[in-house]
Amino acid sequence: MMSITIQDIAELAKVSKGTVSRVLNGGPGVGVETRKRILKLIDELDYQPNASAQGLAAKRSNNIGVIIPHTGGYSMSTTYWPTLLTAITEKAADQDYNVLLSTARSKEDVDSAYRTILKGKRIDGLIVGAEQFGEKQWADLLLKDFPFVMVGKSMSLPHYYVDVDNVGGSRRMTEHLIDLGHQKITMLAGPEDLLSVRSRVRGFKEAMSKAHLDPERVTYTTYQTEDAEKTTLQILQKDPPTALFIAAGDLVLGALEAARKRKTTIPDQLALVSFDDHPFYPYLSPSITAVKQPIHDLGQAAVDMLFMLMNKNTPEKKQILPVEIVVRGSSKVAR
Amino acid sequence: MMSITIQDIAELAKVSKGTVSRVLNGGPGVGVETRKRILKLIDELDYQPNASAQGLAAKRSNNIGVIIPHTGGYSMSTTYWPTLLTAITEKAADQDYNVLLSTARSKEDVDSAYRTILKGKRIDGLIVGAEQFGEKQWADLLLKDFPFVMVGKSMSLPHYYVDVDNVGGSRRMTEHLIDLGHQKITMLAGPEDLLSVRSRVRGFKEAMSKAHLDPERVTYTTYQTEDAEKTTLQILQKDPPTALFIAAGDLVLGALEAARKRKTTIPDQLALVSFDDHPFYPYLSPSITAVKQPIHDLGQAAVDMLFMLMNKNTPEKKQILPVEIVVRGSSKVAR
DNA sequence: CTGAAAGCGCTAACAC
DNA sequence: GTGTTAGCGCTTTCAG
Repeated sequence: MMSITIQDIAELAKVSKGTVSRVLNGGPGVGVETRKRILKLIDELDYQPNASAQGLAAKRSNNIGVIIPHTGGYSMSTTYWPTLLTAITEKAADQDYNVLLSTARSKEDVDSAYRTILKGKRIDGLIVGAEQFGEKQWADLLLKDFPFVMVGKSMSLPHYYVDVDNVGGSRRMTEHLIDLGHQKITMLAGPEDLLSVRSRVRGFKEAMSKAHLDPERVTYTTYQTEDAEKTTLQILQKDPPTALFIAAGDLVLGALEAARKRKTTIPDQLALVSFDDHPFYPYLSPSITAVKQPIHDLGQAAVDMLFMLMNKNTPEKKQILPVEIVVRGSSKVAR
Repeated sequence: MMSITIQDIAELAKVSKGTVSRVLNGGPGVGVETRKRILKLIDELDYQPNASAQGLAAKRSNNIGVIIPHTGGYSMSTTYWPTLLTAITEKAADQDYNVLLSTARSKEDVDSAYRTILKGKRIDGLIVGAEQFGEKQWADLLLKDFPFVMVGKSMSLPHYYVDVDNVGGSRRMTEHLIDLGHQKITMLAGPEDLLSVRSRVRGFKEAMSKAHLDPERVTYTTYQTEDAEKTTLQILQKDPPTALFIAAGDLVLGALEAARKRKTTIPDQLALVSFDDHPFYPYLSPSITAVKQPIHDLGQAAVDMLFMLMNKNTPEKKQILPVEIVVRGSSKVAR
């Protein structure tokens, strides 16, 4: 049951392991006839070099690591991470790289996740969500000059990153609501400590201020559906707006439930829009107006950037992708 | 910038590499004092053994592979694969295993995906969707006695697998519709060549026959949303049922769109139920009645089974998990 | 253009 | 209990 090795190929081709290794790595300095003969053998015997041996000798794994949050239901009401992961995996495959996945249930977990995977030299580069990352790991990576890119900007951890235009998208969506005639617009935002949240809040405030409307109508909540619901309920009770801008897809289900419980009709009594689109939005009643993020492109951009770093090239420090406003039934003219 | 190696630890602890290796692997035959000293050093220096070296010497990678379909939008209207992947990754992490992801855009792609990952000895075991698998790979794995488990039963490729109770779930959901008084019930099913589809059709037919209703009201379609829509449109035109049983989550969006275009009201003119639940179903209007699969448990079961195989134990040949009927607003009494 | 040989960092006998 | 040593399968100088 022994696997076939480079030695076997070498013997059959009547050359040395070194020569086989050269053709394996597409290196120069092999006669065209010899190369052809070896290639044929490799193909016939369906030979695949042992990754561990290659990794050990060449000091690379041909894997890139991805650390994403796997916190229960969190990721599931949103297609963000699955889509991103798909894009990353596909793009990596183009360069013969596989994706090594690491789960991170909690912030603390990131550290152990990240350690084995990285320090064990299982990966040659890393893509990590800015919000799943701690200062300790970041400093460590930087120190050892390990190639990594962050998905999403981090304020405290400056590094190469890809992101969508949170501020601009948020501003434009707010303007959309203002154009519709809304004056009392409230933003339901995620946790205030996240930069993505702050950026979206900023876009909101910019648009509101410019229109001479109250820019302080922002309420923060966690990404738990129950919290989102509770917070929305409070908003609707205390000082009901005519339009609600939900700053993240993770909050939509909670907000919808709150609206339902209050018997608030959308869009008549309340216009409702969301940051982050979802395949189901067109099918909800009413269909949901949303800021659509180019998630797939984002994943690809992250991989592109990572490979540049891995190849010691110098990519742009950041890449910001534009978003799109998709107007649907949930946003309509204010009463 | 050299990493620290087992040799460094050995020298500092004034022992040999062998001893360090023993404590690394939790092996016996190390003095309690010595072990403590080495452990302390490992911790202090934050040493992690080089995975490639370990893999090469011990002939294992500490990775398991997962091959899932990554065909564009397909997976995104369903939480099936993301949830499964999460469960797998978490459960694998418990055993210090990482997940190596392989993308498969098409059936042909599976082969290349599977080859590098597997023949390169990057993984010690494999979890693969039954429907993403070819006879060639299957035979190859079997031949070399490589541990793998399939998610979903395959008719042509008998092997260890985990699955949900497709037949039973489908039967019970059909009975639910019958109990509601429906007599003209149509099943919108996925591609007929998939065993999961056939099983769901079987459950449907069993229930229909038992109730002396027409069991042949089954229409097959592909998992493309447009096809699902077109097919549903035809169903609604030709011979409209009072209840539509959508046999897979991937078809729901298309069916809903068709109903909307025909101005068919749910559930009044048409009861609509689905196999496979989704976080959005409770929030659609009406909320969608569904067969809820224990996807997370399914992933865990797959990992459990795989580890048993990897450890040369003999698990049950299959593990079938029960499903749950979640009744919501889209299914109500027939007119 | 090709061969020979020295490792890469670890594990697993086998000694003592 | 602990040290020694022979590889694991590959890459990469260095010769020739």
